[in-house]
Amino acid sequence: MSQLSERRKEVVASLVKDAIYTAAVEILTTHGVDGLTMDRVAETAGVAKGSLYNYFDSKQDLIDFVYGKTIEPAKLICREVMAKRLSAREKLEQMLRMWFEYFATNRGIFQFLFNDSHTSAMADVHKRNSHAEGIADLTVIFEQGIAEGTFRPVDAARAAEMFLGAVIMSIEQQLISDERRPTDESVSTLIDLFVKGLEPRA
Amino acid sequence: MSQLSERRKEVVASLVKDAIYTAAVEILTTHGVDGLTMDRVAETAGVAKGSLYNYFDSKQDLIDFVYGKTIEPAKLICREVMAKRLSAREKLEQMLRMWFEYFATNRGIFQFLFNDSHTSAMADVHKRNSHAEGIADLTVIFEQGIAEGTFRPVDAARAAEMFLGAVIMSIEQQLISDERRPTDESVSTLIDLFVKGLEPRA
Amino acid sequence: MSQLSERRKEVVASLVKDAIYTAAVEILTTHGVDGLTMDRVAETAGVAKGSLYNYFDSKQDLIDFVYGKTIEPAKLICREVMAKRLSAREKLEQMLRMWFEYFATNRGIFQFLFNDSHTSAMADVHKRNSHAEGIADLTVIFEQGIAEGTFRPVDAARAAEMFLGAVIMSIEQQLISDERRPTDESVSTLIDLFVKGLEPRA
Amino acid sequence: MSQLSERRKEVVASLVKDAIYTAAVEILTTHGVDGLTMDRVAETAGVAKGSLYNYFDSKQDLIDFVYGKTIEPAKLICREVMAKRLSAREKLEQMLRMWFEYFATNRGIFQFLFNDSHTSAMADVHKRNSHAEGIADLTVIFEQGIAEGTFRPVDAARAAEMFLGAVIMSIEQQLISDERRPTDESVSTLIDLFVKGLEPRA
DNA sequence: TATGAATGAGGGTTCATTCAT
DNA sequence: TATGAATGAACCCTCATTCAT
Repeated sequence: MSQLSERRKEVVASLVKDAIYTAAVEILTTHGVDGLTMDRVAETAGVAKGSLYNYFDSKQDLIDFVYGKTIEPAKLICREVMAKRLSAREKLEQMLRMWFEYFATNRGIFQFLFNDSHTSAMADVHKRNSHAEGIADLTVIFEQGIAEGTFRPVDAARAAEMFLGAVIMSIEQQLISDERRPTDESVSTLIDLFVKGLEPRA
Repeated sequence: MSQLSERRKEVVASLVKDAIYTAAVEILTTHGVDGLTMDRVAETAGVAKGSLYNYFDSKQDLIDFVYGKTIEPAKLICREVMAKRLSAREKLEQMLRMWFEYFATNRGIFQFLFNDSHTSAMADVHKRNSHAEGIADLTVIFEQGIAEGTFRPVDAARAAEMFLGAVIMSIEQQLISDERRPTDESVSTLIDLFVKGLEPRA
Repeated sequence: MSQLSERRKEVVASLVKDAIYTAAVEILTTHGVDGLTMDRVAETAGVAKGSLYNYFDSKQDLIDFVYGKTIEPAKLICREVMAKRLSAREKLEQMLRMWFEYFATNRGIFQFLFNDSHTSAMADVHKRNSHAEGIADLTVIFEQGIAEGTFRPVDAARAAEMFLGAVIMSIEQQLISDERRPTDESVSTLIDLFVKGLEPRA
Repeated sequence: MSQLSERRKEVVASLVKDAIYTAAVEILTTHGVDGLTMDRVAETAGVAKGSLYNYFDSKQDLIDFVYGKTIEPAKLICREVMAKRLSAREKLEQMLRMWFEYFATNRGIFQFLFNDSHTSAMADVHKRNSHAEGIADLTVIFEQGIAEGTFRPVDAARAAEMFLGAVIMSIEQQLISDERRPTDESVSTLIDLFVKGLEPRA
């Protein structure tokens, strides 16, 4: 019984946390970050306000959870792609594709996630990680590309910065304009520009 | 008398608004967005809290004013650069230089300004304009470049998006890391990457 | 105008603080310390809850104020008595009389004031002072008495402790039993016991 | 079976209550009265929060239990001393010795016990009893002394009050100052003062 | 117009108590 | 009986806005 009910409890707790997560995301999407009050989360999740504190130590803790849970799958895929035996160019493409797809499905919460001011208000664990990790990964990819001879010997870190900035802005603009560009197009446009540059080739 | 005192009033009002602006910027820099309370603005500006409402309809209105006033000079320069008779490449360079320099001197308030969550909390007048205008200007430049034959016939709007994203991320990373890269370097690195691309030329 | 309205404001503020004080005392009397909520204070004082914070930084600050304001007159009289050119015996009598009279008129709030657990929750300024100061004063009086030869050479500090304890318990018992003994009787009984002792004289 | 399991139940219940008591005392000692939450009691006692309500009707009930159980042994000794065939003087001495020793070993919880504001928050059963009973016992002793001719014919009840007040204050001051005076000294000082009085004998 | 005290809705958090399991 | 998650009222405090002076 002990073991079974133990497991059971975990599942229930997980379900509640999921409900809270869903509620938080919905609120974030509809009311923005400032609209995310514990009252509203509780109401939306269909639990009492006090119950939130059975699952999270504080509002910050809840936010961290939401942040983590949202970004977790993306991180996972990132790590997978990075681990694959692929050319720099291919990795770049896969990363890009993953990002565009991932955030296409998380439109509502994206702004919250990639917004540094809130990220920076988060627990140190997550702080600034979304950008920093992306840059780090891209830097590695660019370095690989340079080593392979596929890329020019540019400053990989700077290039990574810029690349990520380009990606994020591209996503943001889609969100703002309520456009929905095909992933393939977004990816190929970006890669094309960064790889070939603006200047016409001889 | 009427006319004179009218003029006089305007000047006084303008002075007060300036003081409020300065106060707001100081608070934004030192206390962050969440520290920007009307109380603090009033105290820092040396006016009574109630007086703020003689100059602004609401806190939002005040924020809009601060936003506008901060970004105004940048916009002006933008327009000047755009109006000049220069090659696309030169315009790109000048815009870039201007941005880097401008935001280097406004480090403190930058996060506030370019942070979408706050931007989106702003009145519709300014909402999304900072990015949109930048993209619009860059699009024009890129179109010019394409027309001139300096640039490949890429999708100018997309390229503009990406370029701006790269710029902003570059600036953000400097802010986050408390680095202070020379403007020249930032500009040339960016231009080099975008113009030449990653791929080695034959 | 400035000076006048300045003065005026102070008066008004003082009046409000008085009203808050009165409200707090009433609540302390009727609901006890745990019943002293900011909500109740505001309601009882006839002001908005938020207004309390225009006069006090925190609940603790308010409590300190109430404490100080209540005990202030007693302290004053204490200091006066101590400064007088009187015999130890006379000082003892006057102090005692003052205490009994003073606390007879502050029945409701007395428990709150002389209750160490709340005193100890107070700002350091007041912490433990009610007892400590009483003991200190009595110690001086006893020392004076010993020097004068009126009192035996007992340990003045211990005697002071015990004397104050006797006084407080005497007052407490009156409060608890809702009795109202004549001050004169209380004073003379106490003095008689402490001065003559229990043992019959030869 | 019925009778046996009945007995068994009682024993178990008693053990649990003991654990709860121990937990409460520990919390009172380490976290103070305000730190005594049902959560903490449950955790410290190693039972579920809900289980507390199988043994106590309410938090107040639990507090009453703790209060009673703590003071019980002292009461017992009191009754024993009172029942002995001793002179008033000897009884006084033994009572005093007992008190000082008893509370020396219960330093941590003493403040809670003898603090009227909490005492007054307790159920009527115990309310005011700690002082009242002490006074009652002392009154009897003093009356005995007066009857024996050892003591002057003072108002026994008032003298008892004062005596107890002196004792309690003496203990309190030791607690506050973290001093640890020898019991013998405390006892003899107190008795000496009360018996002989302040006035020098001829 | 300038002032700043008054306002009160709303914020995050705690905790004694209940109740389904 | 034992459990501990659920509850929700109550707590202290903040702050944009109003309004009498």
